[in-house]
Amino acid sequence: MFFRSNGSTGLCYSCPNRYFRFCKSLINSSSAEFDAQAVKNLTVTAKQYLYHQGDVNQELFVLREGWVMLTRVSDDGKRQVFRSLLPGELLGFQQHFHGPAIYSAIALVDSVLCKIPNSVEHYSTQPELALSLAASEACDKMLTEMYLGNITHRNARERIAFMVLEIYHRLMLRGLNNEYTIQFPLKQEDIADTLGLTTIHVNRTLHAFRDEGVLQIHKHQLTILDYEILYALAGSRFELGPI
Amino acid sequence: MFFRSNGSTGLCYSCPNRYFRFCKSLINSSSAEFDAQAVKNLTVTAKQYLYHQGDVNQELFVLREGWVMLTRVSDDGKRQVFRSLLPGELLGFQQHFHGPAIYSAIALVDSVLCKIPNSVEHYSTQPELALSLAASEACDKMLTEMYLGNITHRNARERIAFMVLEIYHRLMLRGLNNEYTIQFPLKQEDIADTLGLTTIHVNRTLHAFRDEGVLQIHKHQLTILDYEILYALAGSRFELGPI
DNA sequence: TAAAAAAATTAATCCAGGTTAACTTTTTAC
DNA sequence: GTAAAAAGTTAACCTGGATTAATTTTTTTA
Repeated sequence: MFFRSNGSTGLCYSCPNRYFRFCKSLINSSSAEFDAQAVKNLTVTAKQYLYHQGDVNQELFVLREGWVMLTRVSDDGKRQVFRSLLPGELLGFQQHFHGPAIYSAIALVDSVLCKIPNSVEHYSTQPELALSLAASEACDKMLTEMYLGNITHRNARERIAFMVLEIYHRLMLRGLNNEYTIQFPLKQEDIADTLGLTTIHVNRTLHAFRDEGVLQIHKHQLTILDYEILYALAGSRFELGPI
Repeated sequence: MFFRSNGSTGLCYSCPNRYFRFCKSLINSSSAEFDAQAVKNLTVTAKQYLYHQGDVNQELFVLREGWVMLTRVSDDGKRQVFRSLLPGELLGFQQHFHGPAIYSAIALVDSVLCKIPNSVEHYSTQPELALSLAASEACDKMLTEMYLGNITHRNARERIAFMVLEIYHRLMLRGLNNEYTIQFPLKQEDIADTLGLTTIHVNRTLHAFRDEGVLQIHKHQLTILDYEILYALAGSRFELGPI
């Protein structure tokens, strides 16, 4: 019996993400209760917020297609970008179900999400799904730790090289690259707020990379011109392994 | 039926951590299989490594008592300290069971750990435990995100204030403070490697804090002299909520 | 209890990246 | 198609924290 969603685009069995960890578990767990609820699609347009920091009861989603960014504005008005979510990744799980969100989620391009049932009761009958959730959280944690390691003690060129390769690699795992080119909706300000740099210094560094034939960003397209140099700058710490 | 460990010190029902998330789930999940294996205690002395980065098949533990630090030495020889583990916290879970560890775990003081059965098969029959694992990972992720937010865009005084209050708060939740004093086994170099500062600058800043009557570290004891000032520097982002 | 090693401290100098202030190009909205 | 807003670019100057280099204190080990 197939686990299927409501909308025609929402059919899990034809979804490009169906072999990714969480989706696979979701499809495998075919309880009558879960099946009855079904996965519902949610379409959002670019610049639309999915939820804001402080919101309670936000739902659990898998990003089906698009690009979602997690950001938080701190008390002193500075903005932190935590990470980008790419297709197949989970969004909205928290330690305490229905506790306030610590960051906002904004779609950077038109995106489609799949709403996932999210309750203690539900997971209690779905051990495989709960374990999948744990793996997903461990994966997010590892990515965050890698960014922490990248930002701590490393200079601007190294940080940017790391970030670009990490995102490139994550898109490549999903087949979302075109040779050395990827769609790249992040603004220079987003890069700055991710890496703890100023927009001006990100601009200076990207400009230098372009002059040196290392890297080019133009019209939301990023092209890696010299992978070796980027790799040497980034270190090898951007490979997270299978999804 | 009680879930009990082998050693006399390992009896879960008298353990100070028994009401913390993961331990509580562990005690509640009383499958015959799990009970037969039982929780085994492991005692380590200060400066002893539990495992090294790159090790495979490291086991899953809960820290019963003591202080464990997670560190990684990168290719260029710099050391990153990821975080400190305090009693009741989980150690060793990874996205891929038995994959290589990305960091080393070292005990900073004499510590006792409880070894937890760790296999896909085990969790498959224990949905509550698997969900507890997910919550534990989400909690670690949140802590790492808070450190990321703290280090990115904030200066040395603010970073140190945040770190001190975060650890103080986490110890307080466990009743391991004595008024405004806590045991603090971290060296200045550990603080530096956590926050992306140099040992020299950490020393300068701690010295200034002491002169200003804000904070004092002496013989592995840390005393908060002016909570308000530290709080104002740190922002309110160090409170993680219940364990 | 002394020697050795580790950790903490202090001072002088330097520079990567921040700050401030325009200006230009691209995108969005009407 | 045009005005307004957003994003990107450039330059001059400045500072927080890095670097280098000792010295002192504490802890560990023999």
